[in-house]
Order: sequence, then C-alpha cells, then structure tokens
Amino acid sequence: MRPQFYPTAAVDTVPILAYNAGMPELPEVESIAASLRRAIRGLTISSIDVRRAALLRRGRPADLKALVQRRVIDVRRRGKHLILDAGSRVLVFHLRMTGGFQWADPAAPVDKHTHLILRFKPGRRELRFHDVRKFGFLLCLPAAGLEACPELSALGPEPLEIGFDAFFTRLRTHRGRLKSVLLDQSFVAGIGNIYADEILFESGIHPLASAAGLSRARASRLWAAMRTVLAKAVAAGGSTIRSYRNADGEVGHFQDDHQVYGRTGEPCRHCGRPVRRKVIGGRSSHFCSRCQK
DNA sequence: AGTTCCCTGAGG
DNA sequence: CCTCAGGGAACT
Repeated sequence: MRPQFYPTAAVDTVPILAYNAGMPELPEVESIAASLRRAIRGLTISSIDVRRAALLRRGRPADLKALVQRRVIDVRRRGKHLILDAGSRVLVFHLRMTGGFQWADPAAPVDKHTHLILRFKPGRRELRFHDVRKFGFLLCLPAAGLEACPELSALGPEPLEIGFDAFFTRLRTHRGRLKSVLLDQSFVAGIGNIYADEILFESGIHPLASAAGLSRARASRLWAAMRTVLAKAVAAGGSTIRSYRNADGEVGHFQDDHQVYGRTGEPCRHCGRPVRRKVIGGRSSHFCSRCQK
C-alpha cells in the first residue's frame, strides 16, 4: 500500500481534495472524510442544490433545505458511510462504487453526473457530489437516533476497533466462506472486495475457508492482517484512490500496490505462481493457491 | 448460497 | 454491437 502522487502539471500544484476514481472502501472513505473535514469543518452551509432528487434515500428535500444556515461540526466515517455532521441534523453519504466529491470552483462546468452541490460561507469553492453509476445514496436525518437508522444499525463493529476476542467470537456466528463473511457489513463494517482479497492474502488464508471453522491461530492471523492492511491503507490515504484533482483541475495518478487484487495471472509476489481468480459469492476473488490455504 | 438488479463506461 | 465490473439489497 504505497500509492504515490505523480503531478502531471506544474510541480507547485497542490491536491486539495480527493476525487475518488476507485471503489471506496474503509481507507478511501476515511481519506475522503479527512479531506472534507479540512475543507468544510466550521463553515456554514449557505445553499444546497439538489440536481437529482432520487439520490436522497431517507429524508425529504425539505430536510435538506433545512440544513441551510447550519454550521458543519464535523465530517466522519462509519463503515463505508461518510457522515457530515451539521449539529442536530446530519447528511450521510454512501459512495458505493463510483461516488465521489469535488471541491470545485463554482465557475467550473458542472458535469452531468453531479447530483448534489453544497455551498458554504465563507468560501469561494463549492462541494459537489458526483456518481456516474448512481448507485450511491444520501440520507438526511436528525442527529438524535441516527445510529438507529437501518443503514447504520445494520453495521458490525469497525475492523480497526474490534479486539481479537470479540472478533473470534463473531467469526463463529457467521458461517460461510471467509471471503463472503469479510464482505458482510454486519460482520465488520468497511471492508470491500479489494481489501478482503488483500487481507486474505496477507493472512495466508484461502478465501473459501470456512469462517466459523477457523482455528484460533488462523483467526489471529486474519485479525492481525485485517488491522495491518487497513491501517497501512489508511496511512497511505487509500490505495484505490487513483487520482487527485488539484487546484488547476489537473489529475495526477497513483500507482497501486496490491498483492493480489486485479493481478490475475501475474506472479504472486511471494512465490511467483500466477495469481488466481475465482468468483465467490458473486464477487471476483484473487488469491494465490500456494500461499493461501 | 446463488442470482438478479440497479447503472454506465470501458474494453473486446 | 456485446459483455463485464462492482456494493449491497432483494430476491429465489
């Protein structure tokens, strides 16, 4: 997990906000939340432009309008959800596969996939939420009882917060293949297809292994790998964010450093055998059949 | 536990 | 033109 930024324009251009171009999982959402926090915490929402009402899954357009004049208290993450805390009311975004934000110059053309625009005071830039495939959604809810909303209450613990004993206990209650269990947001929240494969490779465990049948020793390796892989990715700012949009609107490129994900047929970085790909639970899985048992 | 659906751009 | 990818809900 060592993405690097390669400026494509002048050396002095500064990336100001993650423009997500990958599939956001826990590390990416964490990174995006941090960018948004730096950009808008403490600002007052001055207007909201809803360009695609269907984006709003819970709450009403009028609830969105009621956010105007409120101050942004914080931006945080829960699972893959991004929570914009405006005091007694909050906005919850789920980026799904192609959702992302732009911290844009209001004069810049608005692309057709932009579904929501938030403007602030003070500030000369606006926050645009875009989503090419429209899988993402937005909740506008009262802060009180937020955790009780179905999207959030269904989530399992945070993978970087759960201790080993609790993790091991949870594993036994989730039968099925390990790959599917890691992707189950009610097991732990925030792991997606890429990190699930990377975690399994790091732990040396096969994606088809039975979750409930894992020995304590193997579960311990899995737990440690989960922490290592996710923490490194968080520290790197999210390995699947492939581009940043800088102040000039130029896009820089990241180099991914995955061990197995998307490397079908390429040599395993440990043993050199070709990385295999197999569909498990409807999701493509990448693994090394020699290094993962 | 597997399949379908949502949606669109990318790649064949 | 066709097919595929993907998160996650809603099926079967």
